[in-house]
Amino acid sequence: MRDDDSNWFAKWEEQLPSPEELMPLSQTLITPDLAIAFDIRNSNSPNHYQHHQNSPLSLPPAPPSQVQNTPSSQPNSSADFDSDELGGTGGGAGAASGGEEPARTLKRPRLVWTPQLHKRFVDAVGHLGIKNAVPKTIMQIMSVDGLTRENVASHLQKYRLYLKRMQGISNGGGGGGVTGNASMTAAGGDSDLFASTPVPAHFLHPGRPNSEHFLPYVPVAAMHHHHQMAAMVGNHHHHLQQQQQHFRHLGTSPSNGQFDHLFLSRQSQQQVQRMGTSMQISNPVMASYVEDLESPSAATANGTKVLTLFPIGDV
DNA sequence: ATTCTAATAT
DNA sequence: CATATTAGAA
Repeated sequence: MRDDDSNWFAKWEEQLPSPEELMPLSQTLITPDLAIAFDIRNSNSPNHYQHHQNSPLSLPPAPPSQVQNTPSSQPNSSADFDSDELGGTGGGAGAASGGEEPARTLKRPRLVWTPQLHKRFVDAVGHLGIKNAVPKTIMQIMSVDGLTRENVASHLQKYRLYLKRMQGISNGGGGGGVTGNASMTAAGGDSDLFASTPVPAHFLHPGRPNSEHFLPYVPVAAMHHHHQMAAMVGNHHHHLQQQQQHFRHLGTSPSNGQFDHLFLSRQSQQQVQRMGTSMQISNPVMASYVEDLESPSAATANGTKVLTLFPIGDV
């Protein structure tokens, strides 16, 4: 039924950038296609053929062939993760040895919204304005690899609820009777995630976008020449740091090995949207968010495969 | 077509 | 609980 997707699991390794290529956020906004076009890549994958399919998200540009495990690579540490494939439904069918033929019925691991990731989310929403903050746009602004519209949509929902709750309590307070004890629940017991995220004021009262000159999303295009960052983010402090996405999946291996797979954020395929007004794209808008990284606090759930995008850290 | 809200499932 | 998925409406 819905087994025609999510085969990205197949060959991550080919897409795995070496730690050396862990580029700062500055380059994070470069689409992989662009990067390749510019010849900037690591000598990791010998075969770097890539086709752009207009998949909504699927980063697995890997052909349904055999999975060619990256030979040496990973100069840092043995980043070889035990490819634990999800049996998925059915239960039968081994297909373990030989070629890692991930059943196409693989689902992507739960996305863990770390503060950093959430920060990006909030920033994106903040710059877009509540009105323009729709999943698709947010996703594009965030430019986080692996992020799907559903991911954002889901989180956005929760976030909106959070804002709503906050509004309810910060304003009327004891207004209605039905939602009486929302105060403590919302203000205090809130997840640390949202709690540590400064919620832009304009978020709470709709009807007025913060930035009147929001920048239309521009698919990073021809960027000859080097560093040219436009820091027009008028939000909060920014720290100089490297942004890396830590990829960790927990398996049934009791091993203490910290297999953090770093893969760089990749831009989703650029989708040229038809904007009503014919605007000339001139400058690539790049949000200069810089996040900090933190210690590996991997909340190891029991047997639950979790995909952690960013290391969590206090903001 | 995309998004929203809600309900539901994992 | 935190996300994912789905359904139905706008």
